Amino acid sequence: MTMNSTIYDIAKKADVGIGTVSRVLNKHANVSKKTRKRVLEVISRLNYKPHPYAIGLARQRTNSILFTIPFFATFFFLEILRGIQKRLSDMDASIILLGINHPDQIAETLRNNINRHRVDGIVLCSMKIPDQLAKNKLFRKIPMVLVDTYHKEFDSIAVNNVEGGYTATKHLLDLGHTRIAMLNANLRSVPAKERFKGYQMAMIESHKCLDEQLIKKTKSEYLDGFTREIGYEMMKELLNLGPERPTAVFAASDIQAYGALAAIAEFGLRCPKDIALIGFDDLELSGPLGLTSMLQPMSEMGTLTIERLLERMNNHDLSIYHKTFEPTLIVRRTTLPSGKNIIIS
Amino acid sequence: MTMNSTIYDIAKKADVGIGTVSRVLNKHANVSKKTRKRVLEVISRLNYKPHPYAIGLARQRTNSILFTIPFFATFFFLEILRGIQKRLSDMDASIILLGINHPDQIAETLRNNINRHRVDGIVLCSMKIPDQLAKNKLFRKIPMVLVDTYHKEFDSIAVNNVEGGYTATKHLLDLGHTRIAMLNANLRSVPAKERFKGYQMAMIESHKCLDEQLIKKTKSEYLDGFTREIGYEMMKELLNLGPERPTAVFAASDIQAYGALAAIAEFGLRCPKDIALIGFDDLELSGPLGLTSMLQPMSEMGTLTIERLLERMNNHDLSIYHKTFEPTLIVRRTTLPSGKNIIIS
DNA sequence: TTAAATATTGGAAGCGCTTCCATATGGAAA
DNA sequence: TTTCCATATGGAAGCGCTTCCAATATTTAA
Repeated sequence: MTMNSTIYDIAKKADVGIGTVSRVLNKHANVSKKTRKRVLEVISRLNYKPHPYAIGLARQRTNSILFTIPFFATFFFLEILRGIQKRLSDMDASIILLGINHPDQIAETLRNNINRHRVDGIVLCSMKIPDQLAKNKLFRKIPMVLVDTYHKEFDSIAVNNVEGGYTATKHLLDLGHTRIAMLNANLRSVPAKERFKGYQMAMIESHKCLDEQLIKKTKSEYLDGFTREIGYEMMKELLNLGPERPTAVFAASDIQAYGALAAIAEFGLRCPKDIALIGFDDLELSGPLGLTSMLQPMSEMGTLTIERLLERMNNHDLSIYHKTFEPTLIVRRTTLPSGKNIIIS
Repeated sequence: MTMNSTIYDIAKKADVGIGTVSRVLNKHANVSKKTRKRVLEVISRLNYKPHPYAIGLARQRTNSILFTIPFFATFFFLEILRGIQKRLSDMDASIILLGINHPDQIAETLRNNINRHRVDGIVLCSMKIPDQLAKNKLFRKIPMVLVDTYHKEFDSIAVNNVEGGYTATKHLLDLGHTRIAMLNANLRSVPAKERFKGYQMAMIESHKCLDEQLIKKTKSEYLDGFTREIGYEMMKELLNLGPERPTAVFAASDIQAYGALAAIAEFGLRCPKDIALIGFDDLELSGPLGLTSMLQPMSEMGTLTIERLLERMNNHDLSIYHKTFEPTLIVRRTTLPSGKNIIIS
């Protein structure tokens, strides 16, 4: 068997027409038991598999989805991806991965990939959709689910970042802190902005003043500032405030909190005795590091994402769907004096 | 513009034949300047993009590669992936991601994806190729590069795990340790086996006995045992040996070393005073954690992988290529009493 | 000016499928 | 036996491209 066989080969060997073979392949009714059996046998003998591109051309759909992530890939995307892959593997569909290196490329890259029906659906992670693109007719026609980002005209699945920011800050307030800093990322990032909003809400609600000195943000474009280095630098600045320094810090992400931990250690300080710290994401290493954090149910989000995308692929006219998950506060050593770890709703 | 335009639309509007349009698209010679200009203008006006599946069918190639990873995805794969994506984005090729959840699925999954020319090439990460599959004619015909694994009949790119294991163990020996444990993963994993071999070599070379008590391995299938939990459990067992316990431990991966660190802390011991620890991989958090480790040049490996794959796609008859990178010892707190971090080649 | 050589161009065939229409086949009913 | 349906089947057309051959236009040489 050197050359791959086609539907014609199968038809010939099974002594039927190509239409019949196609019907067998697609499990259509109206094929007699006897014929079906004969055809299936030939198919299996020749180890025949239909050519996906030919199917795609003929049927005008591709059976693959585009998974779009910013290319500073993190565990977060992998979790989402895992949920998608699990579901898709049942149906012989494939995932085309598209990494975007710079926000400015979003529009062009998406447009190139969509314009010609290379994919049936799109999952777009953590990136803001350019307004101009959102208005594009072709673009709006293709089923899409946004993850970890929001646009009112597209399905979206995200964590309630405002609530998460609020809960995190409230946790620190409840512990009696008043000088609470926010160590944020680049505010052009949606999650960064929202988490900040939650911080503000909690502070204002408790009649604490918002001290500009204690509100750190970055202009960094790389990863939108969600990096350990940025966390490290910002924390150093906070600690250098001397007597004015915060007694507690809410970091917009665990990865930044890791950097902050390094800075704290460098200043010879301890958590939570000298300074309390809470992160956001609950990455795998936050447990072993004892970092208090806000947990996002990533796996569930991944599953829901693909379910929703499949639904929309089946029915273009569904009304727009927005789902928000509530993050969970996981209390660990960096805010809990006792040293015990407790999960609080 | 509601419907997507085809090459026929372009031909009609530009008042030329479809052949000419195709020639313009593919930058063939023999199209007059004037015609080319006219066609290009129409193409740009209609925002026309050719249909990749039609091209695939007609040309008998797909312009996409399959990137296959075990689905306990780690930073390692992301780095490799990044290298590949960077290079591929220049050429409008796409990456189809295939996650494999269980070793037994490798053969079937690959076969399904290859059998019909859905992809032009394959990158296969960290998984052993089943012998039976390796003999498959169709399979052998498709360009493939193995990463972090080896098979003599296919191109491969990996780190010298034996050397790495040797260097790591030697480092501990040089520090004066004699009771050195190896905290390994599942030995069916190639890297695990090789790193163990390096350990043995170093120990034997130094005339140290290989104490079975100090050689830990797992039967765990999940991630082949490369998990924090496994590291934690094994380290506890080692520490429970009491006076017989090792004074130094070489963990087969950083992730296991993280678990080991937790166990060490739980026993109230300190690194490197009470016990020295070295990992393998040099994950992002090993720096902040102060874990001594063996660095793999992942980014470089990713770049080389795709370069090699492209070469092979252009020329099927290249002789088989195996490239081995040497891991670099990064000394940090867990083995260095002074607390300073030094990079030793 | 004309013939020969070269540069352009058009479009049929074919890639491997699905779909649909026309045709065939086999009973059941009359 | 003949008539009618429901069921089964074959295969042409078409999906959007590339490729190749034949046909035409343009140059160049004579």
